[in-house]
Amino acid sequence: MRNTQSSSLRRQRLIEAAHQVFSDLGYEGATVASITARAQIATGSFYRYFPSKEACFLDLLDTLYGELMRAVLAARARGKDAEEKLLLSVEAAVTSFLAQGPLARLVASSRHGAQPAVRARVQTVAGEMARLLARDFDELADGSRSPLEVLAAGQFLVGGLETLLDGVLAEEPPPPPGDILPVVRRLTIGMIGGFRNAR
Amino acid sequence: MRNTQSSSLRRQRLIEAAHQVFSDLGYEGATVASITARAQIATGSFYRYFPSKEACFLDLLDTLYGELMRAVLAARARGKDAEEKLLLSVEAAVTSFLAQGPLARLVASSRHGAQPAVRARVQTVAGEMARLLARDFDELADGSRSPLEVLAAGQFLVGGLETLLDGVLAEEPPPPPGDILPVVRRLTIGMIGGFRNAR
Amino acid sequence: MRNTQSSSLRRQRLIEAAHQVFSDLGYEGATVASITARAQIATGSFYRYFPSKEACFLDLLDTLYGELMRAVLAARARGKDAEEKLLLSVEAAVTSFLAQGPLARLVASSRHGAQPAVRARVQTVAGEMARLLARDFDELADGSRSPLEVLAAGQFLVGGLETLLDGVLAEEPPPPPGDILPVVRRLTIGMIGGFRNAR
Amino acid sequence: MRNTQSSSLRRQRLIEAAHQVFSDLGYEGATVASITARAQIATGSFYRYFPSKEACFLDLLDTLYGELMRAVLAARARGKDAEEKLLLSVEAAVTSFLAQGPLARLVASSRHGAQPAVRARVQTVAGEMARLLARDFDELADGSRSPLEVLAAGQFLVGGLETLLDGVLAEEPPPPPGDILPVVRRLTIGMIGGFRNAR
DNA sequence: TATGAATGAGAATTCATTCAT
DNA sequence: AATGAATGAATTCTCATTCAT
Repeated sequence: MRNTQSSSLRRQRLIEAAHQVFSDLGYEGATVASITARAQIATGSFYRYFPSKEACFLDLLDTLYGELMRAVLAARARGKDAEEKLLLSVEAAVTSFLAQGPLARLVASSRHGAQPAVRARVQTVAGEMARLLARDFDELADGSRSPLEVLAAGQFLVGGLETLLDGVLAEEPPPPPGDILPVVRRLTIGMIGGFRNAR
Repeated sequence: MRNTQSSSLRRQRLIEAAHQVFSDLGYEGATVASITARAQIATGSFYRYFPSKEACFLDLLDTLYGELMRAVLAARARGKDAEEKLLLSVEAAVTSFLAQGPLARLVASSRHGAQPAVRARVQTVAGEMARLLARDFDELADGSRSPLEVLAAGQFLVGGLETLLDGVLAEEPPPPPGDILPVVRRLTIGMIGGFRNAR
Repeated sequence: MRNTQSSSLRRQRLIEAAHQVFSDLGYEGATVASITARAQIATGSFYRYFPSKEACFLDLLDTLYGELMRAVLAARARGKDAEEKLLLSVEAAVTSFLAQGPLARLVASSRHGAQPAVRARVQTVAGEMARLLARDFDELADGSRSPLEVLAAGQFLVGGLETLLDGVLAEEPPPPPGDILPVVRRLTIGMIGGFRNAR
Repeated sequence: MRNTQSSSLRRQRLIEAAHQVFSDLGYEGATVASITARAQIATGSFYRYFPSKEACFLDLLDTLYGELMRAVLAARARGKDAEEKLLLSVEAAVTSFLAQGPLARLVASSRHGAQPAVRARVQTVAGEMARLLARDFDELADGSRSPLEVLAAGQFLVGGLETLLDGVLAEEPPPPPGDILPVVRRLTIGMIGGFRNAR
C-alpha cells in the first residue's frame, strides 16, 4: 500500500518519531526500524529523508538546539545587563526544553554516544551554550575571574539544568511546567548571586 | 603467545582498560574486544573475570561510586552544619573524581544507555548523591522549600559538577587539579549562598 | 549480488535447506550459516523467516510431524479393528517418512539434543505417536496387558521403525521405497501377531 | 591442592563422570568442564586421559558396547537355535543396558551427533548388533527372506529396544528392572514368532 | 517515490584445547 | 603429574544500509 501524503507531512512525522525514539532509547538503543515504525513509513523511506541514522540524529540535534539558541538569543536581547541576560537565557532555555519535550534526555543521552561524530556535535553544541553563559559570568565579575572559572560556571549552569530537567522529566508523573520554572529561576538567581559574591 | 603475569595484575589491567574504554566510548560504544585489546588479553579471557559486559560495567560503576560515596560520607562527617557538609561533600566528590580519572565521563556517558539495567543503576547511583545533597539543602532552608525545590537543587549541583568536570577533563591539556578545586569550591559556595538567599 | 526471487520461493528453499541440514548434522551440528549457505541466502536473511534457530527447528518438526500425524489419522480411520488400525498407521507413517525424505534422521538426531526445548518437543511428538499405537495394542489385548507393556509396545514399534528407516535411508544407494514398504508391513504384521500370542 | 589418588582411580572417576554427563546432556551438551567438574579433577587433566572430547566419547562408547557385545555373545553361546540365540541376545543386551545405566540414552543421543566421526562410530556399533541379529533372523527363516528384510528385522529390533529402554528409563520414577525385562522378553518373543509366521 | 526483503559486517558469548606453573 | 587460567575460533543474532519492485 502506497502512502500518498505530502512529502513534508511525512518528513514531519518522521522527525517527530525520531525525536521521540531517540529520546526514549538513546542514540544506540534507537533503531532505524523503530523510528520508521513509529512514523508509519517503510524502513527504506528513512533514507529518502536522511542519508544515515547519524545524520538524522545530528539534524535533529541541530534543529532543536537551533530553536533553543534562537529562543535564548531572542530573550537575552531584552536583558539590560549580564545578570538579566543570564536569567532570561535560562528561562528561555528551560521553557524551550519543556516545550520540546524530551530534548533534555536526548542531549544527556548522547553526550558520550559511541559515534565520535555524535559525541563531538553534542559537546560542541552544549559547549556553545556554556560559552555563551560564560561570557555573562565574565561580565558579571567585571573580568575579575579566570577564564577557567567563568567557563566552569557556564558549564556548571548548563549541566545542572540539563540534569535537573532530565531528572524532573523522568519523574512519574512529571510535575507541571508551571512548578518547574519558578524553581529553576530561583536556583539560577541564587547561583548568579552566589557567583558574584563568592570570594 | 601466552601471557603469564599474575592473575591480579591481569585483572587490574583489565579493570583499568574497561574503565578507560567505557569512559571513552560509553557503554554501548565499548566492545568487549576493544577492552580486551587494550588490556592485551584474549577476548575469551574477559569472561574469566566478568560474567558479561554488563556485569563488568556495573561492577566498575559500583566500585567507583562506592569509593566516591565513602569519601563523601567521611568528609561530611567533619561538617558542623548543612553548609559545611555540602561544601565538604562537594570537595570530597571532586577530589575523588579527579583522582579516579575518567569516572565523570563514565557516569555521564551511561546515564541513558540502552540497557535498562545499566541505565537504572546509573540513575540510582547519581540519584542517591543528589538526594544526599538535597537533604542538606532542605536543612539549609529550615524546611521552608518544597520537596521539588530541594531535590532540584541536589540534582542541579550533581549535574553541574558532573558536566563541569567532564568538560574540564576533556580540555587539551586538562588543567591541573589544583586549579580546578578552588573554582569548584567557589561555585559551590556561591550556589549555596544563593540558594539560601533566593526569594 | 542481490537475490530477487519471490519470497515464497526463498522461504521454500530455506525450509528445504534447514530440513536437509538438520537431518544431516543434527540440531547442534547444524549452524545457521550452514543452512543459509545451502539455501543460498545471506545469514541475516534467516531471521526474516524464523526468529531463531530453535524456532526454525521446532517449526520444521511440527510441520513434518503434523503431516505425518494427519496421514496416520486419516489412514487409521479406514481400519475396522485395532489390528487394521495399527497396520494402516504404520503404512501411512512409513509412506509419509519416505516421502518427506530425511525426516527420520531429523527426529532421531534430535531426540537428545542439548536444548531442553528441542528435546522436550521431539520426545513429546514421538511420545504421542507411541501412545497412539499403545492404545491399539491395549485394545488388541482386550486390556489384558499392563500399561507398561502396551506403552512399551508402542515405543518399540515407533523406535523400531524410526531406526529401520533411518538405517535403510543411510544405505548407498538407498533401496527403492517399493522394496521397503512390504518389508515394513510384514515386520509390523509379525510384531502384532506376536504381541497378541505372546504369553 | 594436589590430588594424590592413584591414576587408575582418577581415570575411573573420570570415565564414570563422562558416562553420566554425556548421557544426561548428550554429546554436544556435555562440556569438558562439566565432565571434569563432576569427576572433581582439573580441566586440563582431562587431556592426560583422553586426547580429545571426541576420543573420550568414542572410548566410552566402545567400552560400553564392548561389554554389551561380550555379554550378548556369551549369552548367545548357550542358545541351541536361532530363536533361542535371539532371545538370549536380547535378554543379555537389555540386562547389560539396564546395568550400565544411562547407556541407552547415550547411544540414542549420539546417533546423529554433529561430529561425523561420532556419528559414524555409533552407527557402526549399532549396525554391528543389528547385523548380528539379522543373521539369526536369516537362519530363522531358513534363508527364505531377502537380505533387506533380515537386516531390517535386525535394525527394527535394535532400534525398538533402544527407544523402548530410553523411554522407559526417562519415566519418573523409572520402573524397576524386574518389571522391564519380562515385558521386553514377551515383545521379543512376539516379534520373533511374528517374523517366522509373517507371509 | 515508497516499499520492505536482502545483505553482511560485527557484537557478545562459549568452550575445546594449550601450557606456564 | 596436576592445575586452571588463557586462548581464539566459532556461533547466534542484530541492524544500518541497499536495491529490485
